[in-house]
Amino acid sequence: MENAKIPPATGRRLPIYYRFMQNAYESGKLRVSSADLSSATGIDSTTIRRDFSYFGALGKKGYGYDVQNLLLFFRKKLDDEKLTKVALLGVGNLGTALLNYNFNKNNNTRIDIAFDIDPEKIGKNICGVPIFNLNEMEWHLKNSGIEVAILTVPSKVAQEIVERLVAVNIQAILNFAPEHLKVPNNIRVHNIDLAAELQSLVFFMKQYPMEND
Amino acid sequence: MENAKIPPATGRRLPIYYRFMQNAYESGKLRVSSADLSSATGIDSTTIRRDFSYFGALGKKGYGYDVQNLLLFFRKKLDDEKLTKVALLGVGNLGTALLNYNFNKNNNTRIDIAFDIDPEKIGKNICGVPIFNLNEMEWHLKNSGIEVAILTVPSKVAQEIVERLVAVNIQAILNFAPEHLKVPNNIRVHNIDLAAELQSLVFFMKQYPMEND
DNA sequence: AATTGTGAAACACTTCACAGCC
DNA sequence: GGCTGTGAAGTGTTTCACAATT
Repeated sequence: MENAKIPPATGRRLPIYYRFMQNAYESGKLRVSSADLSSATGIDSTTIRRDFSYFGALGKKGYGYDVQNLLLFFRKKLDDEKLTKVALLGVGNLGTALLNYNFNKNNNTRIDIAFDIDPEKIGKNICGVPIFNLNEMEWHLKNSGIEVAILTVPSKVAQEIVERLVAVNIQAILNFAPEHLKVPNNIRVHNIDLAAELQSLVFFMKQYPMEND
Repeated sequence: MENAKIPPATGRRLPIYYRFMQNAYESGKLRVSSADLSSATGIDSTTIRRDFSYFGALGKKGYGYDVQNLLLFFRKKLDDEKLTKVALLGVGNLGTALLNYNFNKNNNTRIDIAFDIDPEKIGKNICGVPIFNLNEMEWHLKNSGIEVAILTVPSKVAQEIVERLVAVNIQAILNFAPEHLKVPNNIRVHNIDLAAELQSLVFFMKQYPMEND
């Protein structure tokens, strides 16, 4: 396949394209142009066509893209035909919100199991996701088919838990702890640093002194 | 000042440097090198020195950087001496988590007020942050000194609320709705798309077929 | 001896401009 | 005529390599 080498910047945009195609399909659209996609997503239309071109010729010149074809194409690329099982580590504020949050809505990803050390939480469940003792994590994850973990534990324990995750064959980690994780380079990590996002937003806001009023 | 033009990539890293300096200061370190910073953050040491150089010469050759100086420098740059007041729109799962979440810990940013349309929530407060009726948003935000908003409302209403935020002079928006916001270009928007992050993580994981095992 | 700060090179990503096809 | 797909140019970011400084 021409799956060869998708640039990271392109890979990060695929879910946005996919979501757009889902909406277009549900609202009965049959075709879309890169210009349509551009105005809905804010991504430049040339960038969109370039992104698509890494996968081969998906459109028709003078016509645009067939909604159903493209939807199915992205569904396949994003592996959204089969369920991806996820474990969540750390049922604090953020962890609880993510358990409630419906990742399922746009994608075939499900948090199947959660872990914490708080005896108040162990044994309970949130939105049907059972919470187990973090100390017994290995026992549950070994041979569970779970390859993806969401890390919402305090910074101090993040690295230690990551090492345990790697030992039970977790392949990808969505990390919310504001801490650089050291992992073998076959393990994929995406970091979401909420405090840093807010802080840099404020920084950039001050950089361009207000032009209105 | 030599504040001239900080590249976006550099600006996004400043909170990470700042957090490192806070930790270094608290643990009594007097000096750090770009190599120390690099191993703690995962950012290449040349990149760190290049980033710092946009602000002038902050270090001493053969020595490194003075922890206290650098800490104070970043505190000033990130405007962390004065409190930045924030409004939160949409007290659902994620909004609630962010109200509980302690942004204060690393930075001088505080969610002061929240809005929702659910009568169950209006009038209550979460962690001391009062929740008001979203319909009365303008009344509360006008002349409140609040310039930053966190948007955790459903996608369908995001654009409509953004227009109302712009009308009451909000300058920066941290957007969690998976929706492209159209704003005047003096308004700064940072998007955090949780479902897209998880989905692209899974995509990249599948790209590099597992090398271990 | 250690470590910064920075020209220059390399790399990554976006945008322009337009040929080609429907 | 409308729209894709892509070479080539432009822009932004990282990394190399090393002179300068303490």
